[in-house]
Amino acid sequence: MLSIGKLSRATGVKVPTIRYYEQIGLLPEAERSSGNQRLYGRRTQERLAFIRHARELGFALEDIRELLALADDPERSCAAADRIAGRQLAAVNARLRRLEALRDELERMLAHCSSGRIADCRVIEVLGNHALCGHEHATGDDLSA
Amino acid sequence: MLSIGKLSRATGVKVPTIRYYEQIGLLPEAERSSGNQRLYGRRTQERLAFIRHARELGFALEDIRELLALADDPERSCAAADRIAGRQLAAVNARLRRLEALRDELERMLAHCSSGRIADCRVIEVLGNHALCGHEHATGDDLSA
DNA sequence: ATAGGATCTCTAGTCGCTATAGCTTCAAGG
DNA sequence: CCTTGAAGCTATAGCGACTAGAGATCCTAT
Ligand SMILES: [Zn+2]
Ligand SMILES: [Zn+2]
Ligand SMILES: [Zn+2]
Ligand SMILES: [Zn+2]
Repeated sequence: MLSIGKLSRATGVKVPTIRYYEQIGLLPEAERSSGNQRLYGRRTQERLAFIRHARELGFALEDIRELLALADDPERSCAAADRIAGRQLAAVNARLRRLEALRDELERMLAHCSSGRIADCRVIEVLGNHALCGHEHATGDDLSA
Repeated sequence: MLSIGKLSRATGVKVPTIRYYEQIGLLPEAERSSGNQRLYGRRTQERLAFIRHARELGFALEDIRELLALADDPERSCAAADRIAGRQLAAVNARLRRLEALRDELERMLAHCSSGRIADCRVIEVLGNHALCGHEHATGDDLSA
């Protein structure tokens, strides 16, 4: 059985984050030592590694909650899991396209600025006037870069 | 002079967001009508369009605050503005590289799954075992996808 | 005059943590 | 055995950039 600190070092997940995952029900309530400190076994360690890996791949905690529930039920069809991963892939691709457009626009701005006075700064100018941009940006209202 | 609703329609920024920008000091306190409703002139409309455009290009509100201060001072050197934009470009490039790696990993997972039982699901398997991944993910602790 | 939409203020919620404060417990050294 | 310092505990608040709701007020049109 591992203390929370050792579990943290073993998985690369910070101690408060582990407690947070327990609080929101992503990890089960930990067993406790006689002095009320959390103790973890192999099962929870694997579960936490799964969560960490899914986070590294960009999955939202709610998706991870579903994926964990699926992983606990080995006889079911994996269609739901594949659908979640497919949705994640689509989201990543959408963000990629948006970021590529941002990169191009930022590069253009910087390339056209001769770094003189603010009054002649292409960066400030473009920010104030989208007509100087090469293309449209996000049409919706999700401006999360 | 525009009401907040008309300013919202004119700029594509939602009404509560405009009030929020005022609250955090990104927009000056609006003039008020006799009935205490906000009124906006051309200057504020331009300022809001600038903010909106910078947000579309992924700048953080604190960066935008600096950029607005710079824009108000046309004789200064634009080095600071260019530095902010350069930093933003670097951040975008870093996110791009990370997202490309995520995309590759997600595609690999999905390509290897034959959509049968959970017990055989490649998606679940890879999430539980990073050794099956083609490369490392974010080494630090910024897992924001 | 009245209906309805628009606006007002204020508070709380989102996501995924992170940080702080003030306490208790544990492990190692003297 | 006793002390010290690290590690653990709970509870609360904060981050960024908004969004949503309640309940009151105002403005416009019929
Ligand atoms: Zn410049
Ligand atoms: Zn633009
Ligand atoms: Zn599958
Ligand atoms: Zn991996």
